[in-house]
Amino acid sequence: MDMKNHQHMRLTPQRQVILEELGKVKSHPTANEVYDMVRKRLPRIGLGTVYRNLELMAENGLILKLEVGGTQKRFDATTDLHYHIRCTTCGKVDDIKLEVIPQINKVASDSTDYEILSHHIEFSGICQECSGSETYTSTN
Amino acid sequence: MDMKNHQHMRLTPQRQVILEELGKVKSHPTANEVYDMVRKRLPRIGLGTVYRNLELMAENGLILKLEVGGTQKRFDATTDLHYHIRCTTCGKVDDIKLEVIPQINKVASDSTDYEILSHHIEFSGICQECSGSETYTSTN
DNA sequence: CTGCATGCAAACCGTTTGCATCCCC
DNA sequence: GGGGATGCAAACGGTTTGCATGCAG
Repeated sequence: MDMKNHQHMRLTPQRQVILEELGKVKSHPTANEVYDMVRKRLPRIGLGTVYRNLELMAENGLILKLEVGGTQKRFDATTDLHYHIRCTTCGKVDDIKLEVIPQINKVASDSTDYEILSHHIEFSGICQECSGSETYTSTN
Repeated sequence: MDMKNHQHMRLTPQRQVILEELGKVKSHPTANEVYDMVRKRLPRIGLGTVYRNLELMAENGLILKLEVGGTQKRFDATTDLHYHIRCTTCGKVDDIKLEVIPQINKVASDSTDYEILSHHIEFSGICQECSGSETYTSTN
């Protein structure tokens, strides 16, 4: 029985619901927002459980823990590398459909003595709701 | 020189020392680290004063508040746009000498309905100190 | 005299943790 | 029965805030 780097995770009801609810939304909810979504189906779930499991799932690559600005951590059911944009007014975070630039890591390697592991681009801007001009209906 | 969009800020001794100390270091200290530096010269300064003034100076463009990952806010006396790299082990943040890509904002504009204001690239990696020592424990 | 700035401490918010209990293997 | 998972609440770390005092204009 050889263990891999990937540890087993029992699929408890709590974990299942967290995963499902996170997968339902296109937003990038904070732990507390996930807690609220999950609590509708599991009213007795604890906040600590949500935090513990989000952390655990992120370690196991099931979800993505976003390292974006702002005070709170955010989570994403889409695990492939993509960039984000954050509204400076309401703090909302959206995906931005921009091609990932893989070679940027290599370029940056020449400019630092860090061993570069990854990169992330975060745009800042104002979302349509906050700009007040809703000329056409946003998908969010 | 008269009433601009830039509001007046009295240059109190506390503010002067905060600015000076922040300008001395090439790192990107957290508010608490600034507090420690400043306290050596102004032992009775309050943490709240440091927080209030860092925030105020950032609003006035005197310094930069870094919107990087991690839990704590960091501050930078260099206000022109540049990218950063963060050590995933010890949390340290350094500048990375990489040419800023201004046209990326324009490209991104076509992919979102946000009004894009700026962007920031944050690399993640392992700094030289940490790549040597395995069992390094961070205080950040 | 008036108002902004400060020091201090308490409040606050997001997150983590200790612990008793529960449940699956 | 044993080890992980849970609910709960207390603790924690970083940041903000209320308030009385201080000081510059």
